[in-house]
Amino acid sequence: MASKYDPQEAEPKWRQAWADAELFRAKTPLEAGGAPKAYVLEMFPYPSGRLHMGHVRNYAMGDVVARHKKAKGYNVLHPMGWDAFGMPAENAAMERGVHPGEWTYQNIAAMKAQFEKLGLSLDWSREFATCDPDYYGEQQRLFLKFMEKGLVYQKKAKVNWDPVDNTVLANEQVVDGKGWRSGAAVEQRELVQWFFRITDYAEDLLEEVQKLERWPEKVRTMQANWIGRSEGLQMRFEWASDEPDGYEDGVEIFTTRPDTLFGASFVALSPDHPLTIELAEGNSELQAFRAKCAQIGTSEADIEKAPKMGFDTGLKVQHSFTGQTLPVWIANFVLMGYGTGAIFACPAHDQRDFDFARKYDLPILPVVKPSDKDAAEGLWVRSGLGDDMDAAYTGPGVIMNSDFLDTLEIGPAKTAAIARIEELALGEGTTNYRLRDWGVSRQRYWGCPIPVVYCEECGIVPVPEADLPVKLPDDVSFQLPGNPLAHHPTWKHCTCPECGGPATRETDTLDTFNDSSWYFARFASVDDPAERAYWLPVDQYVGGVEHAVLHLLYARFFTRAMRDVGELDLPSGEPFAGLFTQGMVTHETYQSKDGKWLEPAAVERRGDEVVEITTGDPVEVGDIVKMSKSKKNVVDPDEIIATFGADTARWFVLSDSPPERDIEWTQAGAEGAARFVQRVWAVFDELPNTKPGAPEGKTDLRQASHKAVAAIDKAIEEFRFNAAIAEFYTWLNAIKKGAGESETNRYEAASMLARCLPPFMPHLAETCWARIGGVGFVSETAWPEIDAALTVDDTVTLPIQVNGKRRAEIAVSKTASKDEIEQIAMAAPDLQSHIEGKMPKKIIVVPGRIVNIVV
RNA sequence: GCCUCUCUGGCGGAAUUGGUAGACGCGACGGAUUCAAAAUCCGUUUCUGGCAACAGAGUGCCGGUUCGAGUCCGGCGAGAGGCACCA
Repeated sequence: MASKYDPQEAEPKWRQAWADAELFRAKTPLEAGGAPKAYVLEMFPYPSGRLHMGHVRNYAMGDVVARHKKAKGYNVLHPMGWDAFGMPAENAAMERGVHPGEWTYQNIAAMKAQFEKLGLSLDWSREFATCDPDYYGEQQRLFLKFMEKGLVYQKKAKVNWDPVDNTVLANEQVVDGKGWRSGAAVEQRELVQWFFRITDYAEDLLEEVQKLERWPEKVRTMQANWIGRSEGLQMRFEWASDEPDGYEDGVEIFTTRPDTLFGASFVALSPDHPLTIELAEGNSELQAFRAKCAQIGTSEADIEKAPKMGFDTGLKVQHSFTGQTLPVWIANFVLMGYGTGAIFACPAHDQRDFDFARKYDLPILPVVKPSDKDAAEGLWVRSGLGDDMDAAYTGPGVIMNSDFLDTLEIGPAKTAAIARIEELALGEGTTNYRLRDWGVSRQRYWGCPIPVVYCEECGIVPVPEADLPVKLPDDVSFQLPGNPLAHHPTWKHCTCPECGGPATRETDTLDTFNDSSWYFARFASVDDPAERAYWLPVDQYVGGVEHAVLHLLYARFFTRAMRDVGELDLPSGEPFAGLFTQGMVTHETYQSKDGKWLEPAAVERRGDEVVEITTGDPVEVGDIVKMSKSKKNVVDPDEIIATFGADTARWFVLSDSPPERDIEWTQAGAEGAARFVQRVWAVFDELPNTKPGAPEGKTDLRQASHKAVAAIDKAIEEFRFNAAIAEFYTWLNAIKKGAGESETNRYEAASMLARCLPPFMPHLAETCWARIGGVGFVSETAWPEIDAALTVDDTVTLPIQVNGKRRAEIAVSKTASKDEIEQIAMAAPDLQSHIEGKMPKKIIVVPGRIVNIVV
């Protein structure tokens, strides 16, 4: 009777042994000799205190890559740390009176203990938390470097205010008009804030993201859309009426449709345009209008439904080409933050302008005529005057009613219009970006203090490097609303580093996305630039797609900024050469009759029904969605590990679904994975504990093994872990089938299997390796060599099609010529009834693939 | 509205240069073992017809290219994600 493999006994033992041997410590370049480096990184976790299945999947994937690279001879860096600043710690402080630091470090300890149970090949020697003063002190130094270089500035700006977290949010952190963390409707407030000039890098960030071939197309597109480059014309309209003070030259507008200039019927300013503000002084009607716009603007979610609103200033400008006068309106749909905050409107070819023109009875002048084909398809109903139009026409066509632009297609017309405006010295072709500067000030305690002081004499003064880090005070109160740093009785008072007079500290802290924007460089080395240059960029980064435009954009900016202030030797500026975004772990949801969510552990399947265990009441099975506390559809990794072992948990989250897609956690699936563990062990359990001799022959088992190793290798390289796992199953089935083969061949198969398993089930792999007398740890044993000759078959089975339908099969030698194959095929007995003596018109022979007979 | 992606058995999914559709796993069914059950092992499992050999249909829908299409092209539909008054 075969013995049973006990993960609970084996797993802790191996983890201790790996730790004692410092198996996963990254080597220095010198120690590594000529070995190539591989920096494998998963997005570091926020220390919430509990590991969830999503973490398990994320880190299991990274570990596959790290362990595989190690087996392939790379010098691997696979570190781990903690993204430790953030609101939850402050919330805990408010709710339970525990200090955020204490709460955070306790969570880190608890989570680390859970992490260690997974058997990941992590180099813990490089561990840090972003709330370590060491770390954020260095971040403050970088901030000051950026400031020196002019990459940081302060301005009063309308910002997104989260009324629940009581802090400002960056544009990237506002999702559907709501705070990304709190879910509260975001308001607009005017505040003085620190900004990073991420827009300085807009062009480079856009251009380079397209070149990141080992990034998912989806993420590249999302970043490109976010940066939002658009080419157009910036020009000014000169006054046809009195010139307002400071605007003697006219009104600057931006447009991407200079081809429709002849269709202009008015110019519109943003309610927040400086000219609007100037005009509003002493104009109560306009003040009321601005207030009304601002009201709607308070909730971004409302903007979508907001009606078009306008205010006629009474001012007139002159059309640059026709000399006509156009009225200047203030329109609520014009945004101050994009372009110049002013537009010219062509209602016939822009829906917003169209809606506005209809509401305020402004002219609609069509200037783009669709081709006959487009017109026939109803894209354009009537030509002539726009009064007949039901909507703006934004499709392709030919310019009309436009003097020198007539008959040109839209593209050439744009070029011609820009050229003419440039000749007239009224403007020039420009490029605009949707991306805006990154507002980094947060009115929170648990973050990196911004290292500047305000002096009445000297103004804004950077904290000298010698005085860094500017540490957070420990004695803070969370009883008052708002920023605890601002409430602190003494902390903010200091002396000015320049004049020695009284000064106050900046009480805002940095957006926590700063912390995660360079942590990978810190992992590479605490302070040695050469070591950082050696490891960076990260070769394989793994994390959730939710960071597609947040973290992943900020980090790309940070590495560029660090490079440009001489802090990082990374010519490309790209921190992550390869990126993989993994799917979520989902689970069925359960609701009792009274609508309460039930935990998976509280229900069980009885026949076709799902019932509550305690009461036996039927339970409604709901959607399969991401595991979340609110729906209680969570499975605790600790419990799974206690039941099945870490290997089973890792195996299951990698099996079945492709890594980029969501995977549904099911009890049955986990049991299947656990079954596999025992079946693998059974193979090893009956083998000798020393190598019985050299394997021999080109047998089915040997072929299966050598093919499997090649297939698993390829699948891992291609990030198709589910396919790799399927190969393991197929291989194991072949091993069972090959039970009658010689012991030497069976030993070879098992030995190869043990060496392929560590990326997926490292503990089982070690146990199996030890069982058959393997030398050292299999975790640092090379990936098995394969004999290429064993991966090709001598004979192949070819399907034979008649008119594309499969009718027969023949076995032919691998080396058979086309003619030989054709002869054998034509003689196949199963085939005759389908040919019925007809002469084939054509016979297609693809050696090694297929034969198709056309009759 | 714009952009991107997805659509294959009861389920997750294979088939990655156009070449045997359904690998592998889950579930289900049948059998062995057992006093019985669990566990384990062995088999069957795309659908329709047929005792069977076999035949027909089949990768969201319609059409095209090709000796041959899940794969390529055109159109349509459904779902997911991202962006969204960005001129």
